[in-house]
Amino acid sequence: MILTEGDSKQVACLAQMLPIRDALEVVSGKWKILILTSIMHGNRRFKEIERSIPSINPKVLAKELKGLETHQLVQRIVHDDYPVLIEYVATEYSHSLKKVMLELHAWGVNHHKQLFGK
Amino acid sequence: MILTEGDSKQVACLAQMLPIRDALEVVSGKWKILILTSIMHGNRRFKEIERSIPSINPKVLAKELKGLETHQLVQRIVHDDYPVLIEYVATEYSHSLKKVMLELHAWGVNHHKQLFGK
DNA sequence: CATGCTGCTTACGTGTAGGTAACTACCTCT
DNA sequence: AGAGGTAGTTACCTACACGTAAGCAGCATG
Repeated sequence: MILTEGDSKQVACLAQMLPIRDALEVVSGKWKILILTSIMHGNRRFKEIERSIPSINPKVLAKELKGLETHQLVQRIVHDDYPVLIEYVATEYSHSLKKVMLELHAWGVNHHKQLFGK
Repeated sequence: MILTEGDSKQVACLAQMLPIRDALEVVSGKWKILILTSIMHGNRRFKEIERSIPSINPKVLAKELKGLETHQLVQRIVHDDYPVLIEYVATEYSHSLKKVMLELHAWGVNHHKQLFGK
């Protein structure tokens, strides 16, 4: 079987799309990246993170933190001293997302200018 | 009024988050970037785009295309010859998203390796 | 004149993301 | 003992993203 020009175009296109879809699954949604940003800025405790992100609520935060944990992007550390202290830290692996976050940030700034004039 | 150290941390953190939130609003969701990728790969017609993206359906595609149009990322061009031909093209502005898409792609590839070993 | 392609739209349904409010269990401070 | 902080959980609700199936108008082809 021989690929037509159209087919090879679609193959390249798919090769581009599938990894993007994978990435979006992890990154997409209203909160995940914001939470990660907050943690990377040094907010480690639940309430700290909650306060740092305007209008997030504890239920959503708890759920998203679990998600980030299963994606190996944050680690939940329980210090069993009393009082119990719980910390969330960004994993080594999560730093691989920094470039993505940087580009999103840059584009967001640019988009704002595009909308409201520079 | 004087900023405490904690405050200035939060200010920097917010400054990072708000543009990211803006960007996510445009980029987030299952389909937008995939559709844009398809169009940038040279798929111009509705059915062409539909076929290029596995398991998308025409309702979603139509809606997302409208969204991308209002965000000025694609342009809908009607050729009034007979038979009527409709083309979707990526705008100049949409190319500003290429870096974001590239990073998402790169990270997606990397993440796949992370999950299934290289 | 039937079949099939294009570019959609419509009706209908489900699932999940996200929001609100209240509550708990534990600890501390006064 | 009461007020207040931490780290969530629970029940309930809503809205929208997304999916399925079908249909339609216009054109072309055998």
